[in-house]
Amino acid sequence: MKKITMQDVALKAGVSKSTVSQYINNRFEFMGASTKLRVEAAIKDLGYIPNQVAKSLKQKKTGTIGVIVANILHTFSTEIIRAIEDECERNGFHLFVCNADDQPEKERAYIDMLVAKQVDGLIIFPTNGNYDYYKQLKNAEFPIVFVDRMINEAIFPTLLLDNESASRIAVDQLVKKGKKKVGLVSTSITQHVTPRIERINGYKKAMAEYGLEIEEDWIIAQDKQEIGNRLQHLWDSANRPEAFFATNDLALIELLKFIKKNGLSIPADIGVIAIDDSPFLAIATPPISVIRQPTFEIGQDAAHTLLELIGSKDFKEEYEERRYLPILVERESV
Amino acid sequence: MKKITMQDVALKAGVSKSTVSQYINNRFEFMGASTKLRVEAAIKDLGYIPNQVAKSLKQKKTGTIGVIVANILHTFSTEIIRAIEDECERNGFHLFVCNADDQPEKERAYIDMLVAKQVDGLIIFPTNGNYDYYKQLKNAEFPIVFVDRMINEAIFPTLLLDNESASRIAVDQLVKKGKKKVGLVSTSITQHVTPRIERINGYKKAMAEYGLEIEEDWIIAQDKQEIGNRLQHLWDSANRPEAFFATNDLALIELLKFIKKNGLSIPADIGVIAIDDSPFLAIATPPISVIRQPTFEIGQDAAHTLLELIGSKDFKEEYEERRYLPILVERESV
DNA sequence: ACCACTTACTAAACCGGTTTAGTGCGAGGA
DNA sequence: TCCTCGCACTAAACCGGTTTAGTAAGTGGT
Repeated sequence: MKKITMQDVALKAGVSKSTVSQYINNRFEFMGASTKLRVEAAIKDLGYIPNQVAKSLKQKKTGTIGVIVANILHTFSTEIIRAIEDECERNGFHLFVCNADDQPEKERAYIDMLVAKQVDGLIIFPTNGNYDYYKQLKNAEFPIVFVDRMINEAIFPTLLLDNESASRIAVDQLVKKGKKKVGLVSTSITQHVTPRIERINGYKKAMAEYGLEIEEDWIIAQDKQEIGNRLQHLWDSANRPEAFFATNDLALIELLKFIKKNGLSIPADIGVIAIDDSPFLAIATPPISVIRQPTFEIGQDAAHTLLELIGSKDFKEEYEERRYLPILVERESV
Repeated sequence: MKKITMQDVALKAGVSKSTVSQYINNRFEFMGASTKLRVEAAIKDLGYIPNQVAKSLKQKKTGTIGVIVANILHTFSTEIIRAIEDECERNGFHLFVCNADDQPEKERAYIDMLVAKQVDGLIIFPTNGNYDYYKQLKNAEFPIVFVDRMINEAIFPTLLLDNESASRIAVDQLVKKGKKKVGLVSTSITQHVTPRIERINGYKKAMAEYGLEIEEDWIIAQDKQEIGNRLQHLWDSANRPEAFFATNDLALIELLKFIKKNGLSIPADIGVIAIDDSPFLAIATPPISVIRQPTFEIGQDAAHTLLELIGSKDFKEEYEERRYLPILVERESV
């Protein structure tokens, strides 16, 4: 693996590497017509590909951004990533994608790694636990955009779902179909993850507005291994819900497993609605109603916002928190 | 965003940057105990993070590899990526993941980009159309591993499923349950993609061995938008299959949509078996039997093989083609 | 007192580009 | 004829690290 360098091209074309560099950067006004042709030929002959690492070092930019998702297992994450990728591609940027696996230490290690690799900016689904570190990056004027979750201060632009509206829509749907005893299934809230907290709050508010009782037992917010047991326990008790609102796709899968195991029929025995869609939900039996997040829009906006931040010189003290409206997809499960 | 450099640390600690460099690389034998402490303090005080780009330039290695998947929409692709990621993480490597979208030109552009970014090696799901370019990279001794698909010469290590065995298992299952009229649903084969071709051949061989007739009409290998129409057309004709073998997840989704639309019941009206699993298939109604690929193993081996290739100096003329055994997951759809 | 040897450290070249200041030359103007 | 200017091009510094060769000071042996 002996690599061709600009010097090799220069030698072959009989010019200096400065001229080759100008050629590579399409600044043809710095050379004569015949020189241009000779350089062109030399590059093609040698199969020269410029070394981006050298270029990045000198120019102090890599054309690369880092994305750290809290948990890659959510379809929400993968869809956002895809949208970010598209927007970056359009602007000649490339991506390092990292999965923090909901662990703040992992997140921190990835931030360090990405900063060391000189990414031009970061899109982070923040875990709760690196506030000081974010603050430090803020001071260094490092461009960052937060997605899906908020931290206590809006030190960077933050894009996320209007979670309370999503919950309201879910409760509306269920109530409209006569389900007054509504339970909720969520993954664990021990880490105070924004969307889960807000969705639970939204659910409580909506229930209260309908004058419906909220049984604390009906709110299951556990690690996914535990959800099945809790559901079973609740189901076996005297006071069961008639419907469940699953606040994300992982919670929904656990809910569906439980329903399958108990041979229940949707929506007759139990109504179901969830946040986050998947191609399989449309062809499930019955098709599951969901509340979609505008993932494409969020991802694209996140990338766009970050690229703007990278391009601008003035850093603000505070940034806006942008909320996105959820989209109801009515199918046959409520 | 004013970055701290090694020079800043050196100044603050009152040493030369050579010494700081030695410290960063844990070569403490090159400095006295007190110096070590001063450097340590300076690094912490300044929050210094070494610039990997500069390091990469000098050392001619980036600790980064590129992965180009043919089509990211297959769960197979995402699972392989996850396994590659794990193995790389364990070895301190990072990943650029690119989606060629089944287009050779896109693939080529990504290869160029990744080579320019000085990745240490590539894992490619090759599209058919860049043979000459692969050959060129081979001559330059650039480390590459192919996954999922073969090209006509084994110029790089190639890891893929034993596709004919997978088809045999599928036919076995269907026949065992009395389904003798077996159709096949695949995505398009106009690009001669290895797994699709081999799975169709395997299906034909297996059917022949059972002495079962193969109707060319029963083999649907089309772009996914077309699959539904073809299925409907076939179903409306006089001579329908009693079961379908879907050769990948995208084909399966189209098949299930068709089944849903026609209100057919699985397996009574129509038996179904597919290659590639997904969490939803286990909770589908009825649960769908599948043939899993050992994605974790393939991905891990691919990464391991590549890292070995990167570490070694001697390049072989030819490399082995490694085949992986498919795994049957019996559920209730046949 | 002198030499050899270790210890602790530094200077400077190097990686492969980019970029700025500058040079040699021929043409045009006074 | 001399001066100025623009054209075509180059030399060299620079980006931020790594690495090698080298040096100054101190130690121990004879």
